[in-house]
Amino acid sequence: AAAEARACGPRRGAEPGARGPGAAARKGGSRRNAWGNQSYAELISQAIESAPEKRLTLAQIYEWMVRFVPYFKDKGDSNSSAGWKNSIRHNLSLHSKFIKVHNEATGKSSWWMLNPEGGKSGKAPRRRAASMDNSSKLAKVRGKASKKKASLQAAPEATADSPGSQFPKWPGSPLSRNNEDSDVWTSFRARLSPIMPEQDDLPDEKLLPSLVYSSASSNVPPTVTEELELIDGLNLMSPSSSVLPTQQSASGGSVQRDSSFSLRTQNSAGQASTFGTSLFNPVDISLQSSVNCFSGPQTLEALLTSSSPPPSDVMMTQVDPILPQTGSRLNSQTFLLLGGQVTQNKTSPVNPRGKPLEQQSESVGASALPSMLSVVASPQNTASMPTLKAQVPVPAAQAVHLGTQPLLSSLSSAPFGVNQDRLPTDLDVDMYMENLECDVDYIINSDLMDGEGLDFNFEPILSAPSYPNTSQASKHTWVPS
DNA sequence: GGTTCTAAACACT
DNA sequence: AGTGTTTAGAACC
Repeated sequence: AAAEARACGPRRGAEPGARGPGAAARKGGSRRNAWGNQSYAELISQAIESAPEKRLTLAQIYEWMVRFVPYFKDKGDSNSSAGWKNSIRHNLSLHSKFIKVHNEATGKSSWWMLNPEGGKSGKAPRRRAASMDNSSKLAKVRGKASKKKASLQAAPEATADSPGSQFPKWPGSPLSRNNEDSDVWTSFRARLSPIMPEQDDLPDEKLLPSLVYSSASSNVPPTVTEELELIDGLNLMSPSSSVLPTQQSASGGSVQRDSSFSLRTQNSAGQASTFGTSLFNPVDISLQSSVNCFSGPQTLEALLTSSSPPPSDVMMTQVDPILPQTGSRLNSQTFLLLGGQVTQNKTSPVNPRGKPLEQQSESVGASALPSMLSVVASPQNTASMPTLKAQVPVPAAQAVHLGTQPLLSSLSSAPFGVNQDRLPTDLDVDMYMENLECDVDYIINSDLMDGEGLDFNFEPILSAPSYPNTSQASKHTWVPS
């Protein structure tokens, strides 16, 4: 019924450049769509990846399209009913590769992120929610389903629940797992997300096509206090606050946390990149920090750009057991210890000359995390090293030195990040160990046991920065005016 | 047949 | 009004 009502317009009739008869051979130069060969899903992915925090709201995605895709340049003013916007929304909902994260911040729309799980190459078997029975374990599907229910029932938990209750619940891998997990993950991320450096600090021009949303679009969530509460127990703030006076003064009390939660690294080009913690949070943080501490900018770049694309799958599997452990508490410590390091990097803020980074931005910005993980999990290291730390491509000397206690090394190394020459000999290892064990037990007992695992499977979203206009776009910082 | 785009109906905020 | 979700038709490969 009503089928006819649809009056489905002629497929690409409206769009000349679309898949017209003559637009077939994409290879040669013709384009699949009016804007090129990329699908909406791909464009959206790029938009999200280009964002420092790897997440965008619908409106921001629209904006990105308008700004970076010539075809949409003149279509920005069209209202939401515009066909292309409809398509964007449609794609976001349709593809499991996109996940929606509640944005508590303002009454704003949700954040859209890339599903770390990859969401496969695209489609989500989501259709037919009725037949949920199937094995479609797509977090998204589930998340949505459960979300809906939740919303129907009342979702006071999202805001009311104490961080503590969810925190431990932190599913190492957002992707996998059951519905509950996905929800938890979502809410968890939502809680932390605001922490991410949205705009407060200097517009990072390094990530070129990256979007640096100014306060206008990115908001410092009111949940800051919540975050702080959450963080509070972890003492995350202290280090950063003491170390980042500038930051604080500039951004005010609510912003500083950004620094504490974001690690900026610089590549050889002197470009800094900010890594969000919202997605890979605890784990990646520690990993990043480790890398940071151990290797200077150049090294980092080398790591990122270098070698072998690692069997992330395998690696992740190995890492698995550890990740969860490093989460929560441990992580907090890591953060704490990292204070100095972070600050250090911070001091040399953004790429001063605002030089175009092009490729770099891509390697560092767009796929930094995945890369990092990959690096860390490089096969060679994994073989013998049971723990992450050890796997961290650290300068051999230190690595060897700390090798035995991966976690420890991670922790210990952090504080010494500033003075890399210093050896953690004076560090009270036992103390840390105790803490770790304690946390691990707690975590395992209370939360991790129920998940089937911690199968991390961060499929490197290294979408080749093949964005058509990359070079062009990369020329200027994307700062919504 | 699967993918992708387009259109539109709905629901929710 | 904007955002999200679904359903459906059609073009392509």
